[in-house]
Amino acid sequence: MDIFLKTIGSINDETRLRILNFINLHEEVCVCDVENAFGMIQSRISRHLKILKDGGFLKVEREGRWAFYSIRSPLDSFRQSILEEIKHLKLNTPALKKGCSSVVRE
Amino acid sequence: MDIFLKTIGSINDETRLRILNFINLHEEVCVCDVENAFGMIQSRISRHLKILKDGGFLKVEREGRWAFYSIRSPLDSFRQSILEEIKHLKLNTPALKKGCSSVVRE
DNA sequence: GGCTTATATCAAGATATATTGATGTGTTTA
DNA sequence: TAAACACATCAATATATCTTGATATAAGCC
Repeated sequence: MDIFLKTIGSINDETRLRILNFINLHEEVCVCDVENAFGMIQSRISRHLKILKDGGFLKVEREGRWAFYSIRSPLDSFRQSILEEIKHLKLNTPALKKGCSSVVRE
Repeated sequence: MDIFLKTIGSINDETRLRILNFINLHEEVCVCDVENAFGMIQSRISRHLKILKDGGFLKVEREGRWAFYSIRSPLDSFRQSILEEIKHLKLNTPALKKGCSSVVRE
């Protein structure tokens, strides 16, 4: 039940919905990608990413100085249905523009 | 999006999860049924029921001095999947005991 | 080693949400 | 008509969450 509430709580915020949708559309991004795309300060983005990770939606892979966030896979059907629902919302999702020196990985 | 957040916000509370599951199991209940079953004061129950209604999970039918709450029907597939998920949580859901003078309706 | 970059976390203040007790509205019963 | 009942809403307080700016850590560059 605590896990359920943590999952629900993690998507109970407009900024996190936008970030989650952004990552869902762009496969894999580092923190500064989100920072640049959304124009929000780093601590705010970092915190939201952590909440989405703890909510079971995201995974992180560290590489050098970067932390690459992506949709956790495999994703259970409940969280998948949430992602689908979010995809259909008219969210203001910014474009990806690489501002940091990280490179798109394979 | 506001509707989505209202829906998510409505289930982002342990008390409301328990109430929602309770109503899902008992078809139709009045406010004092919930009050009696959960041992919580009336204003608290009434407020949570309103939030669940505004979240799109419940409907109300007024009859005399009672307000009968039940799962809204038909329910869209997203909210259905949420109800299913909630059903499988180990929620402490109390038994129904009629304390008020309302009668079980057909 | 010292500087820059990328990220995480903390403390403080702002904002939102939950709980309680009191009050208001409408309905039934005596 | 007055009292009791069922329910909704409000004001005050308590609690949780979000945002910001500051600081911490760790990796790469000069």
